[in-house]
Parts: sequence; C-alpha cells; structure tokens
Amino acid sequence: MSPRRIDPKLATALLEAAASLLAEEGAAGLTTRRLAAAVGTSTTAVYTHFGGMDNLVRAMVHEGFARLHRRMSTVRATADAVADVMALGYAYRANALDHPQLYQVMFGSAALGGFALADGDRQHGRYTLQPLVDAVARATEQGRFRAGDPLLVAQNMWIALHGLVSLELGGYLIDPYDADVCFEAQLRSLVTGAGDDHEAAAASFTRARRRRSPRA
Amino acid sequence: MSPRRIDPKLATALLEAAASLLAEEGAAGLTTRRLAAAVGTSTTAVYTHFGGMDNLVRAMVHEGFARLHRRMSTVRATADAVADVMALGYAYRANALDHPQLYQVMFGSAALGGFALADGDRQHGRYTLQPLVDAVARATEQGRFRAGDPLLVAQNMWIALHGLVSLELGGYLIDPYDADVCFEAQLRSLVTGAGDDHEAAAASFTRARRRRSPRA
DNA sequence: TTCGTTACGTAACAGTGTTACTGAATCGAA
DNA sequence: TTCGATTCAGTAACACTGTTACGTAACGAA
Repeated sequence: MSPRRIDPKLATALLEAAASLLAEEGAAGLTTRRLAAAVGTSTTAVYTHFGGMDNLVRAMVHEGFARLHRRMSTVRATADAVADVMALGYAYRANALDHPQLYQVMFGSAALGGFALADGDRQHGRYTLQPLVDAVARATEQGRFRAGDPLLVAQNMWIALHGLVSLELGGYLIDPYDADVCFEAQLRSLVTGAGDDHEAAAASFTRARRRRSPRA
Repeated sequence: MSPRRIDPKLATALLEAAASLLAEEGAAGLTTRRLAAAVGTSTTAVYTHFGGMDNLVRAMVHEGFARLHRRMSTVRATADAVADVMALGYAYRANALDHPQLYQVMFGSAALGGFALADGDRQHGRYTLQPLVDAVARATEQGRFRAGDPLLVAQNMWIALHGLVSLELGGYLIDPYDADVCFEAQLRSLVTGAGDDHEAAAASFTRARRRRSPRA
C-alpha cells in the first residue's frame, strides 16, 4: 500500500515565495492566502508541509540565521584581530540591510499574526556569534583587548550591533547623526571599551573599512 | 444648536484599558472588541475618540515616552558625571522592564495589526535623551570622556542600551551570560569606550549601582 | 418643548489563520 | 494491467480581526 508521495519542491517553493513576499511587502503582506496564490496552490498546502504559518516562519528564520552565519564566515582572519572584529560588524550590518524584513522577524521586531519564536529558536541563532567570539579571543591574545571572557565581550558587541541595526531599520536614526555615522562611531567605541588603545583602534578601523563588502 | 457633547472620560478610560490590556495580554490581546468590552462600550467609541486603533496606539506610545522621560529626569546630577550616565542607564532599563509590552510597541518590536509609527512619532521620543546628553556633556567637561559631541556619544549609548533591552525582552539573553550580567558589563564598557579610565569607571559603577531604584 | 446635532450601538464587509470534509492523484501489490 | 489503500490538496466554513454605513438615542440651545 503506497500512498501519494509528498512533493518536496512545493515546500521549498512555499519558502521562497514567503521570503520574497516578506521582502517585498513586509510582514503584513505575508498571509496564507496570498502565499498560496503566489505558489499557485491552496492554503492547505501550508499545513501539510509546515503544520501552520508559525512553522513556516520558523523555517524562514532558521534559513535567515544560516545566511547570517555564512556571511559572517566570509570574513577572513588577518593579523589585525581588532580589524577582524570590525569587519564582522560590517558583515553583520550588511546582512541585516540586505534582508531587513527577515532581520526584523528573526529578532522579534515584526510580529506575524500571533507568531512568536520558541526558546529553541532563540538559541538556534547562537552559533552565529562564533566567528565574532573567535576574533575577540585573538584580539585578547594579541593584547589588544583586556583579559576577559571572549564570549561575554562578543555578546556585548552583538547586543550593541543589534541595537544599531534595530533602530536603523525602525527609522529612528536620522540627522544629525544617521545610521552610518553612529555605526562607525560605535565600532571604534566598542573596541576601545574592550580595552584597545584609541589610536590603534583608529588604525584598525581604516583597515576594516577598506575590507567591507559592497552592498548586494 | 448644541450637539451631544463628547465624554472626555471615555477617551482616558479607553487609554487606560488599552494600556492594561497590552500589559497583561500582550500586543495580540489588544483588539478593538476586547477593548470596547473592557470599557463597557462599543467599538465605535474608538473611532469617535481616536479615529482608529492606530491613533489610540500612537497616544499610548506618546504616553510611554513621557513616562520614560519622567523616569530619566528623576536621576539627579552628582559630582560624578560618569556615575550619572550609568544611573541613567539603570533608569532606562528599569522603565523598560516595568512596561515591557509598551516598550516593544514604542520601538517597533511588536506590531499591532498593520500599525506603524509615523516619522513624527519617532522623533517625538528624541527629547527623552536630553538628560543623558547633559550627563555626557558634564563627563566630558570633567575630563572623564574624550572630547567629542555629547549628542553622538549619548545616542550611541542609547543604541547599545536599546539593543540590550530589546534582546532581553525578546528572551535572547540567557545563561551563561544573562541580561543582568551583560547589562552591567555593558555599562562599564560604554563609558570606557567613551574615554573613561578603566579603574575610574569601576569606581563610578559601584557608585551608580548603589543609586539604582528598586523595581516597581 | 422642540429640534438640530452628534455620540454610540448594531450589524455588516473584507480580510486573517485554521480546519472538516471531500475528491483526486499516486504508487505498490496482486 | 488492474485495483485499492493512502495521503495531498481544494472547497467551504468557523471564529476572529479592523473598519464602517446606518439608525437611534441623548443632549443642549432656542
């Protein structure tokens, strides 16, 4: 007795359509009916493949974390660990600006109906920090940062970065100090706060600035 | 010709009911019908008094900023301006933790239907930063902070604080470094990044910690 | 008292996520 | 090749949302 097999292509088609719907029309535009219409199927498909809109969004969020991790991993370690830390900051912000709507869903800044991430989902994104933790550890070994737990230092940098990106996407950072100005000031301030020398930080900053990847 | 007068008490009753509904059940629990039922009126009242759910939420947000400003203003200036900066950080976070749902609405971390703040609303909260700007300016005058624009420095501190509160309310900060640990580490890191000496910052930190107001 | 004016209740509309129910498509077994 | 069990997906409904047209009832000035 062999039942009708599930079509895996439909699941990925739903995910892709949901991603583009979210990117183009925002969280409010992502509804089951519009999603089904975009794929050319019925709303029921969402339930057979994902068990509800929540899980579909959850899958999108996981994909978003994977992409963030990939982007952070493209930052190569150099002799200047502090510049690496800053380059990771550039990568983090660039990824968020490339996928603003997805970022806001990933970090709860946009509610999709009554959607809420489970505890497991929040911890899922934790591995994303690893490249930053490594860079902080090397900066500490090189004597640029004060002795301390690299995980705590990296987490605090992530917190500050998230604050900037979150407020930037929300439209809160405007003249006289827009998001660009605040971000670059923040990078220097963060490494100085971690123990780096002010002039050394400035030198690493220009080095990191040269490495930043162009916007997609 | 004198028409039926509007009842101003109904508007405030709606606002109060909306605030408690938001606080107790979150953004998803704040609907026109439940709000009307809580006040003992009909959904139409929301439209005659506010012109829609959006404006009612907007009024709540403005009230939230006013309360934040009041809370920040309770921090008195002392001889230790850096401790004042840190005390303002404590006040900011305490206010957010006292009204978590409102904070998430104020900064776009929770969408109420298709509700979105207008540009004017985002700038409305700007005056809230003034106490922090003043404290930063005094810390700069006292030679604790590097020379620079106090507004930019204060704004970057606000950005970092918002990042922490936002992630804390989202449930992202857990073991091994929970929100308390991150927050206090961040306070010290922020003032160090602004130019303060590491040991002086530690001394100001213990002073500010003693001043923090108890949770409501 | 009368009458114009306006707030508010009722009920509807278009939308949402979700789910019985039903039909159709599929693949393995006979 | 035929058959039939099994599961996907489409239809239509449910309960819910914000919003609004309509009618009623209350109010205050004349």
